[in-house]
Parts: sequence; structure tokens; C-alpha cells
Amino acid sequence: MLQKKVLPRLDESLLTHLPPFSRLERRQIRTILDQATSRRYDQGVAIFDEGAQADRFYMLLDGYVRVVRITPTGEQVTSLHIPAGQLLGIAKAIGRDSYPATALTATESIVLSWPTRLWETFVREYDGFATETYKTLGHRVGEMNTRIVELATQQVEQRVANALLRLINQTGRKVEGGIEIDFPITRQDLSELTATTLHTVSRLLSGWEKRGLVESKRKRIKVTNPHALVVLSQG
Amino acid sequence: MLQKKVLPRLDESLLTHLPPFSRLERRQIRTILDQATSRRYDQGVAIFDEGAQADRFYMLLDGYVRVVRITPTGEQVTSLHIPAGQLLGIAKAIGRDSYPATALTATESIVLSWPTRLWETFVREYDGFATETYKTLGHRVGEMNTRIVELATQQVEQRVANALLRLINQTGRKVEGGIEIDFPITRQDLSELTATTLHTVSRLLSGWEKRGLVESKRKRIKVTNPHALVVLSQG
DNA sequence: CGGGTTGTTGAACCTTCTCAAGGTTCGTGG
DNA sequence: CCACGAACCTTGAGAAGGTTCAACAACCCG
Repeated sequence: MLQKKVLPRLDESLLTHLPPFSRLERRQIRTILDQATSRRYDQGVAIFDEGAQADRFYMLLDGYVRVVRITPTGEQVTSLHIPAGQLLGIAKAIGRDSYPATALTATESIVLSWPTRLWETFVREYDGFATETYKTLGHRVGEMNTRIVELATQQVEQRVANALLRLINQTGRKVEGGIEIDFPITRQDLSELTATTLHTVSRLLSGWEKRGLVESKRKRIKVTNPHALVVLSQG
Repeated sequence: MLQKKVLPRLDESLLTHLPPFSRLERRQIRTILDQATSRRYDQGVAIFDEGAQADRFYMLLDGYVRVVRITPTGEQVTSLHIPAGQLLGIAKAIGRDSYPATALTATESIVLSWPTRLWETFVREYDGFATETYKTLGHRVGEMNTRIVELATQQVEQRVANALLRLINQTGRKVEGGIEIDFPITRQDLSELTATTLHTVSRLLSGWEKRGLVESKRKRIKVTNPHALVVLSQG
């Protein structure tokens, strides 16, 4: 199942440009990589599960990850999207020893991971690692806060518009005639992100498509008029 | 405005039993206190404001604090309640240099504070300070997550029930015939905490009072049947 | 005792969900 | 290459849960 060192040897260039490691010397990066396990995940599988013992922490090298929580009644709520280049599963950074949520791959993904016992070492030995990690954390706290405010005060239409805008900002790819979300996303996914139903999302997207704001096929959404969406998102 | 050292000299016992400082020696606590500014705040005033430069970090010695965000349209959303004994305004811990939200006193409160430039020193020099701080952070992240899930999946009645239960857990005081929330709280406050209107909260409380679950006067809420509330909160 | 704040309650309205049914796209195996 | 099942999407009708509007009552403080 778990394949160690898919590549014969991981290349230093994988990490040198990523914030948590950018201040390190080649030699340090080498050590870090030699301790890492690299693995590919298919789309839609769990990297780790809510409540599980936090044995490892991860760096997403390629792909996208959705952080979700599952309610007692089985509904999923997406609380974050994580793009490539960020750490995840950093329970230790917030003094926990189990994962607070489940991480699902939104696309096929490549992930490095290290055993949690190395966390202390990383924080102590590697200049900038702690600082950058806590910045990431701060950013995520900010996002969660924003999400709370949105859920608390905005209508569904505004929330969906905001979610789309955030997605194209984080993971948008410029294409002919607009900006497309860089991974497959269903109406259901969007509804879990905005706390509504897939029906309502479908109706909204249909409406927007008629008005020329977006174009969408199965699992693909392209925003053709971001400005109009911004206007909508303000109410 | 800002009164330095209200007490002639702060006593070590103020901090010795609080988690972030509990592993420290008397001498260290003395140093910490000598660098602190102590101040009393009236009820309903801001300790710091969202977006402001994070000059200082705080320890709430007595009272309760509400962490709120204000939307562009002026609505308030409460994202956390902080009881006495916890740190607040710890922007530095998440790599920020401005406060991400506003802190309002829910009661008259006593607060110690230190200039942010001491943060690094505290983290470096004082055993357990960093660990405990990050635990607090982790706890708050967990609460925010829970709040997101609640907002996303629960009905208003369940959310209000949950909010009440959380309040009596965190800040409840056992009184004759039930548990009372230990600070004045209006229908409006509860509605900001649960993302609804004061009208709906009022109706719910009236209904519950008729059924014998709670008793409430102006700004006071006493839960007389917590178990029934738990049942309600599950749907 | 008067003005401001807080709380209550009814009625109309509206957004969004639920239920239901059918359509489209995709991948797979014959 | 086509048939078939599964996953995904669309749309309508009706119902429900909450909000908004409005008026008034109770309480508190100076």
C-alpha cells in the first residue's frame, strides 16, 4: 500500500522554493528528504482521518486537498481547501495528537510525509520552519473566521459566489475565455463548501450561465465574468 | 486612560496556577509580572480592535471576553468566548502582526498585558509557555471548526441550544434550581452567537421557558433542565 | 418619572430545502 | 462500437423554517 521512495531519490529542488524550507541549506534539505516518505494518492481518497492518531505530518507537493468534517448524521462539511506547497496534518503545531479533520484528495496528489516524532526537531533545527508553519496556521484561522462570518450573515447566492471566487483565486487556471477551477468539482462539492444543497447550487449556476457569468460542464466550472461575480458576492 | 500597575505590586499567585506559566519558578513569574501592565475594563468595551497593529498580548485574569468580527454591513458575529485564565490577542502565535478580530469585554474584566516584542522571549525562555499557548490555539481552532459545522448543518433551535450548553459549560455557575450563565447576556448577544435574529431567540427561549427547560430574566439565563436541552441540540 | 434599552408576540413574506422525476455524461464490459 | 449502469445535473412544485415589519410591554437608571 504505502510505497516508500517512489522516485529513486527525491530531488532537493522539490522543497527549496517552498516557504517552510526556503531558508535552509542544501545539506539540511537533503536530510529532510532522506527522512521523508513520498506517496501518490488517487483522487477522492483520505490522506488521514478525523480523530486518528497523528502519526505523521505532510507536505502536499502536487494536487489539491479538501479538509472535511463529517457530522454524526453523515453530512460532509468542507472547511478548507489546501493547494500544493502547503503543509497539512500539522496537529502537533496546535498541541493535538489526533487529527481534527479528514483530508481528502480533490485530485490525484503527490505527498511527502514524516513521522510526527520529527516535528520537534524540525521546529528546533530548521530556521524559518516554525515561523512559516504558524503563518500557514494563521492564514487558515483567518479563512475559518471568514467562513463563519459568511455562513452567519450571507445568503446562499453570495456564499456560492464567494466560494467560486476563492476557488479561482487559489486554484484558478487561466484558459480561453475565462478562469477555470483547476480540479474536478461537482455541484455536490460546492454545496458542501457553502452549506447548501446541490439543487440550489445547480439552480444558481444555471442562472449565472444564462447571464453569461460562468460556463460549466460536468465537474468543470469556468468563470467568464469574475467582476460580475464579485458584485453578486457583495449582495 | 491606561493605568499602569493598579495594584501596588502584582502578586505571583495571580499566575502560578495558570497553564502557560505553571511550570515556571517564582523568580521567573516575578520578572514576567514586573513587565506586565494591569488594567481593569468596564463591561462592553474593546480590549483591542480588528485590524489594529498587534502591539500587545493579553492574559485575562478575571471576567469574560467575546471575540467578534464586524461585517461590512455592520452586523456583529461572535466567533469565540474566552473565560478568565486564558491568553488573548496572541496574533504573534499565528504569524500575524495585526489582530484578526475585536475583543469585547462581556463583563467587567481584569487584564494583564505585555508588549508584543516580549513574545519571542516568552516563547524561548519560559518552559511550557509555547506548548500551552499552542494548545489554547488548537482548542480555539477546534471550536471554530465546530461552529462551522453547526452553522452548516443545524437548524436555529439546535444552534441556540448548543450555544447555551457551551456557555453553561464554559462559564456556568451552579445556582439554586439550575445553572446560570455567569455574565449578562441579551437575546441580541445570543443571536450574534448563533447567526439568527433576536426575535427568533426570544421566541425559542419563551417556548423553552414554558416547557420548563430554562428560566430567564433580562440579561440573565438559567438552564433548569440541561438534559432536555442536550436532547434538543441533537435534533 | 421619563427615556432608553431589552424583551415579547403576531402576521406576512421570502429564501431555501425537500421531494420527485427525468435528462445527460461517462466509463466499462460484452 | 454499443448497451448499460452509475454518477452527475436540471428543473418544477410545494412546504417549512426563519426573517422582517410592526407594535407594544417590561425593566432599569439617572
